[in-house]
Amino acid sequence: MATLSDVARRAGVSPATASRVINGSSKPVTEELRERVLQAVAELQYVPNAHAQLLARSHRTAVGVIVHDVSDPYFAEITRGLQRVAADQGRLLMICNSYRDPDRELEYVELLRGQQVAAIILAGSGYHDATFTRLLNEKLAAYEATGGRVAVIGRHEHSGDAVMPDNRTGGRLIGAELYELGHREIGVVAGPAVLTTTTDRLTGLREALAAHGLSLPEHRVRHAAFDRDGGVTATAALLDAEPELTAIVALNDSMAIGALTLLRSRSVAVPAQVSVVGFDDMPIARDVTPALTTVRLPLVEMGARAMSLALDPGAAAPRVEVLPAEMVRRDSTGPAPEVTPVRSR
Amino acid sequence: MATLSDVARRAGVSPATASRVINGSSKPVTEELRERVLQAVAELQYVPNAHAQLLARSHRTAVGVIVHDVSDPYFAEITRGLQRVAADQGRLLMICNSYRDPDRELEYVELLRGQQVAAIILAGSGYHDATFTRLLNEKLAAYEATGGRVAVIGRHEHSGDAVMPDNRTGGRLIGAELYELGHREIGVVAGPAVLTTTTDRLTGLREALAAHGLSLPEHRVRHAAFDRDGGVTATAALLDAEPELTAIVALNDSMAIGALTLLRSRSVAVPAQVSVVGFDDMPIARDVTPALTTVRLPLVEMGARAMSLALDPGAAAPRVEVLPAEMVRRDSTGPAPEVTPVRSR
DNA sequence: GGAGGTGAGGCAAGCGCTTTCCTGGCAGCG
DNA sequence: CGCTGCCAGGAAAGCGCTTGCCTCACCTCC
Repeated sequence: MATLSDVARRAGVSPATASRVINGSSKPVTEELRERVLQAVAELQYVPNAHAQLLARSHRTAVGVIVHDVSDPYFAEITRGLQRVAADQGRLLMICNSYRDPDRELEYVELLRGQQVAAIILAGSGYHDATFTRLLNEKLAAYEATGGRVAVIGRHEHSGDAVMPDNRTGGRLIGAELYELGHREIGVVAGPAVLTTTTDRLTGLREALAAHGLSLPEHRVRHAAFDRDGGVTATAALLDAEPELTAIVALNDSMAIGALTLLRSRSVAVPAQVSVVGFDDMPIARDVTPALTTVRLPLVEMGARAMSLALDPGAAAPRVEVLPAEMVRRDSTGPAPEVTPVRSR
Repeated sequence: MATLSDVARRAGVSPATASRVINGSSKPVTEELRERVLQAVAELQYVPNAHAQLLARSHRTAVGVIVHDVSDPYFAEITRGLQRVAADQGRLLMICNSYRDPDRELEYVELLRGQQVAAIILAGSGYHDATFTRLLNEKLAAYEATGGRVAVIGRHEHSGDAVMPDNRTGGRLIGAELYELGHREIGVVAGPAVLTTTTDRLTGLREALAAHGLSLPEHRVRHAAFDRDGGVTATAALLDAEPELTAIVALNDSMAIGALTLLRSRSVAVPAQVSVVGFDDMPIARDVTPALTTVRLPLVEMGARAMSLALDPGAAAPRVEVLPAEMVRRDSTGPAPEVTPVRSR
C-alpha cells in the first residue's frame, strides 16, 4: 500500500508538502510542485490512510448511529433522514444494528466511542429495564464528558437532546377513530412489553377508550415480536381467545400486515367483519389489501431533526422535539358490524 | 478522552504493560499489576482509540460492503447473509449505500481502501457502461494489488471471486410458466436498461418465449426505476399502450407491488384478467393481495457465500458460484383469460 | 559463589499522517 | 551593500497505540 512518503519521494518533495497538496491546505505551494505531487498520487493510486489521518488531526467527523435493524422499514426511513443531514455536512455515518439486544447496544456505544465519532445517535425504542438504563446512561455520560454529542430518538431515559414521536397521541387517535366507527370490542396486537414504544402507544389507546368509558382488559392485549410474524401469531391467539372482537389494533405496521395475512387466511373480511389499524405508516402500508389505516409518524423528518440536534453544538439545556402523529384513513377500517361477525373457524 | 498512558500512569505501570493487560496479550503479567490496570481502566472509563490501534497493528479486520440501498429488501436480505458470516468471524462491517450512482460507488471504493478494510464486497447489479467498468476495475485492481480481497455479487465485469444469482434461468422460468398458463400477450415492467440484472432477466424471459415461437417486442418492455413507484408508472404506460396484455412480468418484486397497486386502482382483476409475476421473492411478496407469484433467489445465502469467498484467502483461480433461481407459485398468476379482458378504463 | 537461565516489565521504535516551527533564499529598501 | 521582511518548503514532533528487544532481578545448578 503506497504511503504519503512514497508519494513524496516519487515527487521529489517532503511529506509535508505532499500532504499540503493532497489536502488542499491553505499554505501555498508552487504550481510546479503541486503538479508533481498530483502526478505521483495518480501513478501510485495513492489513497490516504484514513486512520492515520484521524489520529493526526484531532478533528472527529464521523457520526455513529445505533438502530434496531436498518432493514426494518421504520428504521430505514429514519436512517434516510439521518443520512440526508449527515451528507449535507459531509459526514460519514457508521450504522450499527443492535437487533433489539440491549447488551449489543451497550457494546456499540463503546465501539463508536473507540471510533472517535463526533456524535452518537440512538434510534429506536427504549427499554423498561432499570439496570440497562443505568449502564447505558453511564456509558453515554462518559462519552459526553469527553466532548461527544448524543441525541436519541424516541427514548425517555436519556436526559439530553431528543426527538420524540408522539406515540401517546397516536394511540389516542386510534382509540378515538375506532370508537367513532362504533367499535366496542377491541383487541391489541402489541410489540414486546419492555419497549417504551409499545407502552406509550398502548397508554394513549387506553386513554382514548377510557374517555368513552371503555376499558381495554389485559387479556385483549397480546404481546409478540414487533414484526410480521409476531403479528400473525399474536392475531391468531387473540382471535381464538376473543372471537367477539370487531377491531384489531396492531402497534406497528409490520404486525398489522401479519394480522391482515392471518385474517385473510381465515377468510375474515377486513373491514366488513374486523377492522385493522396499524402504526407508523411505512411505505408498504398503502400497497397491501385492503390498504392499511394507520397513524403516520414523520420518520424521515425525525431522523433529520435528530442529526441536526446532534451536530449542532447544542444549547445548555437539553432540547426535546416532539413530532406529531397523524391519522391516515385507508381501507382497512370501517364501521363496526351490527352483530358479532361469523368466523369461518 | 483518557489514553493508554493515562491508564498506565494511574496504575503505576508502563504503557506496554497496560496494553498487554487490556488486549490479553500472550505475554504474562503478574496478577497484581493486571488488577491495577483493570481498575484504572474502569475508573477512567477507558476505551482504546480504534484508529490508533489499527495504525499500530498491521492487521486489517473490517470488511466494506457497497450496496445500492440497504433499506431495499433485496439488499437487506443479502446484507443479513453478509453480516452473519462476518459476525461469526468477529469482523466489523462497513456498509455503504451507492443509491445506484456509479460515481458514488467509485468514491466508496476509495473510501473503503482508505479505511484499510480487509475486503470489499460489491453487491448489486453491474452497469452496462464501459467507462465506468474500466474505472471500477482499475480501482479494484489497485486495491487487490495491495493485498485487499474483493468479491462481487451479481456482476459480470469483475474477473475475480463472484456469486451470481441465476437471473437468466429465472427469466426462463417465468417465460415457461406463463406460456404453460396459456399467456401469449405478455408485457414487461423492467428496471433501468443499464443494469445487468435487468438485461439478464429479460434475456432469459425472451429465450423461454422464443423456444415457443413467441417474441417479446421492444414496445412491450417498459423501463423505469427498480422500485414500487417505477412499477406503478411503467405498468400504467404499458397498459395504456398495450391493452391486450394478459400477463405482466415485473423484473423485481418492488415493481410487481407497484403493478399490483396500479391494477387494483384500475379495477383490473388479478389474476382473472391479468396475471402478474415478480422476481426475487422478497418477504413481503407473500403478504400482498393476491400473494405474488415470483422467482425466488436465495438472497441470504448469496450474501453468506460472498462473505465467505471474500474472507477466504482465495484460490489462484477466481471462483464463481452460481446460485439457482426457483419458481414460487402463489395467487397472482392464473390461466390466460379466453378473450381479451375488459378494462374498466 | 559464580555462571547461566528464566521471566516480568519497560524502552523505544515505529504505524502513516498533520502541522508547527524553522530555515534558507530572495526581493525590497535605506 | 547590508539589513529586514517575506515566503516556499522541510524537519520534526507528535496523535495513541503495539511489540520486538533489552534489562534487571531472582533462581538454579554446578
